[in-house]
Amino acid sequence: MDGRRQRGDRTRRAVAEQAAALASVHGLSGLTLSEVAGALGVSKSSVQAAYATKEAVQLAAVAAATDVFVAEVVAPAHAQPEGLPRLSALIEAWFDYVERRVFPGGCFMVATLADFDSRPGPVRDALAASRQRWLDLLERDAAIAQSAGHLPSSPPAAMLAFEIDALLAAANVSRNLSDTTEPLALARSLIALRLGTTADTRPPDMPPSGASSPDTPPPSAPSGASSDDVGPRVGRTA
Amino acid sequence: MDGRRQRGDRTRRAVAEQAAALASVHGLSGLTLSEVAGALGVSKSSVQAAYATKEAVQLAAVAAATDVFVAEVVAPAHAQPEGLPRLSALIEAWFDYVERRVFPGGCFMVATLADFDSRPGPVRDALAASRQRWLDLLERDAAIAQSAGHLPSSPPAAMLAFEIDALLAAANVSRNLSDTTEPLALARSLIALRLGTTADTRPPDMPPSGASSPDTPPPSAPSGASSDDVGPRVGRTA
DNA sequence: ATTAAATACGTACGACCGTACATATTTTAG
DNA sequence: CTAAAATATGTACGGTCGTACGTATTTAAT
Repeated sequence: MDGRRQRGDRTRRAVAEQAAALASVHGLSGLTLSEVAGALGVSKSSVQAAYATKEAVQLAAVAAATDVFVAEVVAPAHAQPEGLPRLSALIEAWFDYVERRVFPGGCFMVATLADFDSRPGPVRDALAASRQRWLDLLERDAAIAQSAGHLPSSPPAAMLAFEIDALLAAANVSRNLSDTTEPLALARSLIALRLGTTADTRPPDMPPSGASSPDTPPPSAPSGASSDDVGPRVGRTA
Repeated sequence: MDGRRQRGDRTRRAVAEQAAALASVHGLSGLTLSEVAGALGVSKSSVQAAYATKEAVQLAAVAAATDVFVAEVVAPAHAQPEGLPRLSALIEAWFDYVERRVFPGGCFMVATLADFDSRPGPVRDALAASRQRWLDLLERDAAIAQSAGHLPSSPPAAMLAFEIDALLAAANVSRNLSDTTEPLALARSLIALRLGTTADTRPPDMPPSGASSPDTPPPSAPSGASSDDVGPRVGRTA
């Protein structure tokens, strides 16, 4: 019962992963069957042979991206014990996953959620479910860390998870806009501040005053406002 | 020297505002000239008579959305004195602007940035510039508040601005996903916590309870100015 | 008044989209 | 071995996209 089905499954997986990679750049609705086929070096008909409709490809992309995310972020962090260590590991793994450009467009969820959040349907539901699982993951370890006394209980775990996710998403967007890893370092600092992982609250472009925080690599340049010559002057006030 | 040019400008403005409204839902790249024309009740050719190319429409939409944002969020907050009062007013005006659905898809920037952040070109540059102006605005008042002693200097103003913007953006996405205003209240609480505007960290089902904070008056000033015809009725699911 | 310019619309064209269908080729099932 | 099923590709079709062009009609300038 293998051989043919196995080959088919391999093709389907390749299609889904390629679709996820492309969607991280252009969004899930900007996805194109020809694009996926071209990137894989196969014909458009082959993609349609694997998945009947475009929506099926989108759903498969969401599933594949979730798998990648679990493998690259969630699983590594599970080497750490529950609570604050695992929470910190999750966050660090996320930064690593974005910095390594596991998806060419950065974080798959960030790129696709804003695209589909106002478009009802199965794809949005799948995205929302995947995002919720991620938030639950953060919240769980935050709650454990709180009841272990490793984190102040002042912002409830759910709020903490929301905030961490917000900072990660914003860092992803800023990084894509500026093509610099500086926003990632900025978000890292803010999260560390929130978690009390570091005592130092200086901006990431200044050398740490004391002898603390060994894990903040120098982020090259101090963001000299690279965007001062905006070509087409749509000029408006302020 | 008016009459014809005036009529043309009115048409162009209408096209740009409608395009901005639609883009807040489907994104700027998902925009369609036929869609804009249909929503305005004119022919597709009329839209092209107003703007030569689609990219011009996108740029006009960014400019129009920026104008709306300035009128609905920035201008009202300027009734408050610089520093913490104005910063709080900016944030409150933003929540109000999203809650009132000035744009049918919520915040225009959030919907369009994730869509275009990996797509080089004039549109991305315009979006990035507009976003940077917003961040600068937040940072400026945060810095003033800090040097006035109204805010702790612990996270530098730039980081504070980044965090506030991140929470707002995440709130917008969550709101669109869940179609509930609860995420907005959540982000409100987190920001209030960060700013020290409130002393309690309870879940956000209540507005600031007591009479303890006298410096956050409702910034929903009329702002007079022009039309609010920016975008009722967008209907239509693709 | 005549000429020039801009608006508003219709029509048309090429390109690409998603999908349906026909078809070899291979693999499983009976 | 034969029949059924699935993969991989080619081809074709309707639809929509962005754009180009033609053309009345209105306004501005001479």
